Amino acid sequence: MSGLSDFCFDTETNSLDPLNTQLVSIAFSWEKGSGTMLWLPPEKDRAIKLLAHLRPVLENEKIRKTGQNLKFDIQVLAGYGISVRGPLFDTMLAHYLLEPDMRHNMDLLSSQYLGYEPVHIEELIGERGPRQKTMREVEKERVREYAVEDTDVTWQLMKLFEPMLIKHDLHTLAAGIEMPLIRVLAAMERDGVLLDESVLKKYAVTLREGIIRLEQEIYTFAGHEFNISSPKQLGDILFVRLRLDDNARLTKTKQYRTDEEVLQRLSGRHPIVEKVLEYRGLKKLLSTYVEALPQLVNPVTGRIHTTYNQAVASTGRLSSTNPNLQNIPVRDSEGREIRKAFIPEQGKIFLSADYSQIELRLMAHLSGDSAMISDFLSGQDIHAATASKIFGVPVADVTREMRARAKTANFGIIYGISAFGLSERLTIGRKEAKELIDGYFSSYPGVKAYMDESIRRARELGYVTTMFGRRRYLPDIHSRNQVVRGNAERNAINAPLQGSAADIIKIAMVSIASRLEREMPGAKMILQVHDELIFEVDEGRVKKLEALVREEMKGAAELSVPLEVDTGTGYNWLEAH
DNA sequence: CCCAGCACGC
DNA sequence: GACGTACGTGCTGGGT
Repeated sequence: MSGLSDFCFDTETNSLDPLNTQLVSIAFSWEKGSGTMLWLPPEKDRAIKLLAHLRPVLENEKIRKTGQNLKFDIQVLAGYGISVRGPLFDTMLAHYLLEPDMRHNMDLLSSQYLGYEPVHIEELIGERGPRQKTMREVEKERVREYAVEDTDVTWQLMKLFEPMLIKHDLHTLAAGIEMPLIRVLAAMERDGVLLDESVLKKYAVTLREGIIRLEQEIYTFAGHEFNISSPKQLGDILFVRLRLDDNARLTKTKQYRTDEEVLQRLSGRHPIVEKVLEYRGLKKLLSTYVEALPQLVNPVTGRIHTTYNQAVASTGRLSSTNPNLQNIPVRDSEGREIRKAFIPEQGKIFLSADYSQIELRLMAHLSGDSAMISDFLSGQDIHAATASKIFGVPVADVTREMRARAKTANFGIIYGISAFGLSERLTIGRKEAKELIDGYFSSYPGVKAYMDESIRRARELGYVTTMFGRRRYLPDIHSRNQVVRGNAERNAINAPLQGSAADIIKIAMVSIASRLEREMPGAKMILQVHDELIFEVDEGRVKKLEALVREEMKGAAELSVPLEVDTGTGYNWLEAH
């Protein structure tokens, strides 16, 4: 393999959890139709010795590595002391850039692009369930056949996708952002974050007490016991037995709607409603976070290791699963308690850094609206500035209410809201909402023009793009169904904003990771929450880290408005945020 | 096992 | 008259 500049590899393992798995084999291909496999013994020390022969290749900075979902293979090899270096080409991510709304698993790509059906993993290890075997238990020659075929297919997909990326102007985004990010995410996932289980244990007791108390109160109001967590049963209690609203709205399955919005409106009519809202909140905290998080602590590392999915969100954002660390509560005080359980290890501290108003700043930049650009340049509170314009009063005279409405309008604009949507959100009349929107567009005429232009381009090209060329196809933009079309039009407005923000933070993550490696190897980037990054660092070095992070986040893109970054430090996630 | 309803984040 | 703000993940209930 010496002299190679480019090859494809794939690991076979005993488990899909890369942090706690055993390597069974590693296969290679660098020529269509052929490949080879190294079979590894179950004893880890022996496997490591064998793998050492491959180190000069796998760790070679000059040799590009191709694979399907390389983050997994990189993590597995990290567990065997191999640090995969050099450029990467991930066929899953390549296809994600080419067709963000489609699925990207290898079997599908193979049949779709190569017209070839590879051997299915179930043919080796059996169907999912208690009788499923591990790769280790499969005969070596059968594994070889399967593994080599996979690398061959992946190699061929790379040969196909790379020119396609170039043709669609996606190659810079791929080679400059998405591919380098793989290694960054692999390290973040492997590092994980420490959870103070005692915080959650104590909180669980409080929550359970509250839930039991509320259950009794609700049963008393209802006249009998029922399952409060069943929207069907709850709907019957509220709207049949208690008849709180004879014009209650129904879901598409003809059940009574009992979501928060409905309940809020009903809350003055009967004391049961408030109790149900409170019950729902506590139940959510208990089941989704307080009880679930401790079960996801890795017994070996003692930390929580989320998985970032780099190929699911059609706008270019990351998502997080097992657990989802991107939806940890922050808004109300009960929920915020959960954040206290995320802590740095002894002697370290968290640094949190988040982009301030990045999507609205991108709206200012992409639209070129001079009023919005000046509002950002002046450094004043953007929502107050918007309120001052749409309500025609000096900034000093903007009331809390006016600012709140302007803030809702600003968010609505990013999402392509309608007058109807805004009126619902602000609980004001349609006419008033329309006036508000008209006022908004006459204050920021460039924003209106930009929104129209985004829709026009989507119609003309069939897709919209971010600042860095990421595409989102919007075939529904031509639909005769106005609901479907309206959805596509909102996507035409939102996708370039949300997607450019995703591009920018990814650029920042790649550059921060590379600087940390050289300049502050002790500091770790551990979490990403769309516009926010969390770091764990020695207490004494947090100031230096803050400066580095600010510099790289602000410098990730050159906009016609400044990219502001807010930072905080603390001994748990709540304190740092 | 899958879908609906709901709720958490940005 | 109907229409209802983008992107996600996960839990529970309820039907199969």
